Amino acid sequence: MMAQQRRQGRTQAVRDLKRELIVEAARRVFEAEGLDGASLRAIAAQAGYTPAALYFHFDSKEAIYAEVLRSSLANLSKVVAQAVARMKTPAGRLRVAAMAFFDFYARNPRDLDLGFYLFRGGMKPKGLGAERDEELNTALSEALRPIAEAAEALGVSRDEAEILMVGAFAHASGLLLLEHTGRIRMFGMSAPKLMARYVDDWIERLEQRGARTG
Amino acid sequence: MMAQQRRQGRTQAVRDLKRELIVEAARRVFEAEGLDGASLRAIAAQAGYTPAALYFHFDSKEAIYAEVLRSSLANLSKVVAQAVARMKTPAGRLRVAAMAFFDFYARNPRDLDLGFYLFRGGMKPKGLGAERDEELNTALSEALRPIAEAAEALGVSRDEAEILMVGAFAHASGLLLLEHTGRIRMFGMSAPKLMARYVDDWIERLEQRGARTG
Amino acid sequence: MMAQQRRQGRTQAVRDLKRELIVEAARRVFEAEGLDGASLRAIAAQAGYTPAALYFHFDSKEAIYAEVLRSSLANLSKVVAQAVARMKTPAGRLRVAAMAFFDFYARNPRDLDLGFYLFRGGMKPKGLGAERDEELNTALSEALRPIAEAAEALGVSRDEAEILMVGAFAHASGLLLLEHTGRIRMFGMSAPKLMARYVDDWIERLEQRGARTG
Amino acid sequence: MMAQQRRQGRTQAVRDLKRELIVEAARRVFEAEGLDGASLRAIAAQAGYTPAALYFHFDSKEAIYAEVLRSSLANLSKVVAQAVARMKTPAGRLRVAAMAFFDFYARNPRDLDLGFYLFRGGMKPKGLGAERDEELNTALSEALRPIAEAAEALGVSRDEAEILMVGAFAHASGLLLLEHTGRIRMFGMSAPKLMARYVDDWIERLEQRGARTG
DNA sequence: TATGAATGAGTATTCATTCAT
DNA sequence: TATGAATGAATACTCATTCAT
Repeated sequence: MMAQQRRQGRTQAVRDLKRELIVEAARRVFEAEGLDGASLRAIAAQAGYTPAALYFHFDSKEAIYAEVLRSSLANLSKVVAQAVARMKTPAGRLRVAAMAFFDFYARNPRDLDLGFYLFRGGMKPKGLGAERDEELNTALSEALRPIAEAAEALGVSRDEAEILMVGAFAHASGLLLLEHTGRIRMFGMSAPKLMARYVDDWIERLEQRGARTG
Repeated sequence: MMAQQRRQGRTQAVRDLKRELIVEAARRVFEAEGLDGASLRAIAAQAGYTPAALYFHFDSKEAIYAEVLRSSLANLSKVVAQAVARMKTPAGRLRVAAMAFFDFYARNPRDLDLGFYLFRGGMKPKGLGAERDEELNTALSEALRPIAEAAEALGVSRDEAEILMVGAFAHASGLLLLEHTGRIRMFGMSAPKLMARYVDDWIERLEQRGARTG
Repeated sequence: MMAQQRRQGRTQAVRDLKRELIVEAARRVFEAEGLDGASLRAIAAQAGYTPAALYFHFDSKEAIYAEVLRSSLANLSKVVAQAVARMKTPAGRLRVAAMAFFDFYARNPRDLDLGFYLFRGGMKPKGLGAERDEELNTALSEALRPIAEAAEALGVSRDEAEILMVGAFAHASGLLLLEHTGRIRMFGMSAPKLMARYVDDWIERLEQRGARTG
Repeated sequence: MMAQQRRQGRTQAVRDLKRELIVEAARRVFEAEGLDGASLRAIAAQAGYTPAALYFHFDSKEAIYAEVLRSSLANLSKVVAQAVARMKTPAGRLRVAAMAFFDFYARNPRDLDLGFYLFRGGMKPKGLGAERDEELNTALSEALRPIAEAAEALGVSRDEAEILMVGAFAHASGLLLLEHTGRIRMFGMSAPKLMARYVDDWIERLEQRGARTG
């Protein structure tokens, strides 16, 4: 009985490993070719499989995409959390959380594409399905959460902290989008610097307000 | 000789008119079907042409896209300029310029898609080409210019005004992107309100600084 | 030795039971999805098996089809026999036998599809094989037999009775085919009524002849 | 102007010729491989085209099928009409009309398959479309019409003549189906003879009735 | 300037079957 | 006996582009 359990466990582990290899292959294709080039054939070839074989492991192409995105978001969460853990002051945590978020996507621009591609849920017939959308949403929220928490620790209300968080998310996304399309360079600026400036302005204001009200 | 010139002029005018009709058709297709649905066939059909015929007027599908984007940017410039012209105070001009920019794309989300699709130039073999990129850049800059000018009128340096302008551009883009993909709604927020808040925060800070230094 | 036999017997019984369950599942799939939808995967899923598992019980997809057809024909035989048993006069038996045949397929049109699909044997490399074809033929003959027997009882020769039987078979098949493809409706007619008329015409003629010769 | 008309006429003729060549190729594929083997690729290959090229001439695979069927039905009509024209008496016309119908499909069994495949209209999403279905229906009706006309000439009511016509259609279809699937041979019979017998029985009855009532 | 015709590469997905475990 | 995994061939159809006319 225990032997069977052990075998089942190992079988499951092999299964998961193969899935992971496929997801890894998909990630490599994304990185090299972008979303447009990430056809099922290309992913299968990169993974050393026949296209049909992938359907044993995933229900559809979009399901593979979703898995890539999920692991990307998990990575992002981890990176942000680690950065925050190193800081003692709320202001420091706010700064590094936002910058870690930004830097992650600055380093992995395709991951941002992927997220935005998949998050167009609802319009597409095969758009993830509600449960997977929910799951990915949660993962994204978790990655951003430290920003709101740090803001609260700096003394703003929960609502305002959320607004700040979403604002940072939007600003980072916008800057990365502009960077990605060469618009930032064209204005002779630097996206990371602009992001840092955005965050610092916020912190400055929060500290001023703290000084006034404290 | 003059007769020939006249004929050439008229020929050229007819040519331009036909181009314009095609671009108009393409715009309609974009609006109705989005980027994915805007195949050359669809555009040709909408314009009342055969696909092959479009190649007499444009070098490629992307060239048509570029023309649509150009006219979109021209429209944007006009809208922003008109909004600014109605305001007397620098603060008012800053506010309406940024909001006009945002509102334009909030109302025409396909135009934003198009811009970002085309501005991925450089990596793609058929990505606009340098001279067309330059031209579109200029159009975009002009649309944003009023924001910087208003900021300067509020007393900040030219460099800082430019930074503010690019920041507003990025923030608007990010918010629209998030809105477009349903992320804003998911956080229970409103993109226009967040944009207004972003602009108002800036203006408040600039006026405070003005009060201090003035 | 006897214990071994008993075990073999039970093993065989279990085997047959499992086969029967698969055939039942296949029948359900046929009924719900028709021939096109009756893929091996679908049948396996309906039976609670993996596709590969079915190959331990049947040589091929067609072999499963054949088994479904065999049980369908057995059913048909039973239905016809029961109908005939209730009638006392030869004319009555002729009528109900033919109509029972017709009604069976009118109620189970998929079974007719299946029969015609499988009976295209000979050209296809995997077409049943001769022995299975023979077996199904016999089952079909048995189902039709009561028609010929009733005709003979009405006084016609054995040869003519056979001809009448095959004619009724053909007429029923043709009507059902036309019904199935909407041609009967298109001519504003009713397949069951046409079948009844066909049978009644025969009986009338047989009785006239009987009166003359008797 | 006339030259242009002439050119247009020729262009149209070339166009029709090419369509006809494709239809011919499709017919050959049908004959050799049956419905299942008549994939778009196969038809294209047989016609000496790329699959994509066929889409310039036809909207879909089913549209090609429909064209093959249409020409088949036109042929059928012609064959039946010619046979009828040669006969002077109503009885002769009835006999040859029914037998010509039967013989046509006995010689071209794939054409029957095709008809029944396409006439499943309504259930399929791409099932011909109502107007094409209508057109094919009319062609079929026309082919059968001489049977009803001859029956009327033999003195039966229009309604009964229609019933006879549909009955002959059904009987022929059924016999051909059984022949096609080897069931006739299995009973040691001959489909043409059975068909002839069916028709002759009818004629005999009609003439008897005529004698009585006349 | 415009068309009809054609291409070749591409798309995701389904299928029956096989095989090592 | 049963499974998970994999294959190779097949499916209809779409795309941007080219070219002779």
